[in-house]
Amino acid sequence: MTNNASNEPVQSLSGAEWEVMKVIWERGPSAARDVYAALPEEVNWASKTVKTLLSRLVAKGALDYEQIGNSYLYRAVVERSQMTRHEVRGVLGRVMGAAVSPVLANFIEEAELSDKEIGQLKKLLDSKRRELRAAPKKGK
Amino acid sequence: MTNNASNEPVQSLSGAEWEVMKVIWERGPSAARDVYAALPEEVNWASKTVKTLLSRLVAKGALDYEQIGNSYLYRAVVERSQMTRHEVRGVLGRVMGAAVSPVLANFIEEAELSDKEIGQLKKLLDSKRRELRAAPKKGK
DNA sequence: GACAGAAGATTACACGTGTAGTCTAATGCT
DNA sequence: AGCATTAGACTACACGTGTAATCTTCTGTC
Repeated sequence: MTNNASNEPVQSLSGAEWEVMKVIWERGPSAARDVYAALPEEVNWASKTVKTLLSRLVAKGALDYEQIGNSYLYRAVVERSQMTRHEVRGVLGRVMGAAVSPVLANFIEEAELSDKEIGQLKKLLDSKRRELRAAPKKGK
Repeated sequence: MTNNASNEPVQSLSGAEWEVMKVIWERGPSAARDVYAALPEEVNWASKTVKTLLSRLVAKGALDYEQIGNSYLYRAVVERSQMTRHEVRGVLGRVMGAAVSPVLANFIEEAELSDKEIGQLKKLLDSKRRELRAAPKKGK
């Protein structure tokens, strides 16, 4: 049987919660001990800390679990892309008021992009531009 | 005389603090009452709340002030671009582990960009690409 | 000169978060 | 059978943050 304390969809993840979620998104459904083991070494938490985070994530509705033997198998309820998007919206919301593109520029500068990724992003920008042309709103 | 509680440079701003900083970045040095008045209407804080935030920002080293008559003129110590960059690094740090470019893609999708901005960003990507060619690290 | 009002300083208080420790029940090993 | 281990539940506790209210001092007004 599956379980999920609140059925509200998750709104946002804290930094530590992100670490845990990343493990589960990458490994798929995992037991607490495995999450603990799979965390990057820089993250140097006690296993209890991981348990706490897992519980909080269940409470938030970001994870649910299934009892397997004497332990839980935690599974992501929310998608990574969804949360990433939320995170992005968060920064845009905070920082915005000024133009958005300086922020994007910052992002691009910070990022370590491969040639291929650069190509993809350029394509994305082009499609944005096509959208614009199709439904122009305020051409500057 | 100028004043700034800690001389450590600021590390990060909370959401509410961002609101206040944006006002000061946009208006230039301002008194508390003017910050209060200049906040967007959606931000519906008591003036006391604004004072609290101003004090916290001074304590953080994001603002300093000069006494003018019976009140303070608050002035930004940190630059907006600096803080934006920090914010960007924050998201990248949290979200990363997976590739960076999906995050960027998210950003681009969320953003409302003008034709001109799109052009600038494409140029930025191109210059990124040139950097790559000049000092290749791991061409995929 | 007395009092209202404004400035900043200090205090408040609940909630999220980082970071565990303790309590209790089940399980496995010897 | 008994004890060490392990799992999850519950508790803890300090710090940042959102969101003010109260206290103290100064100043302008009648």
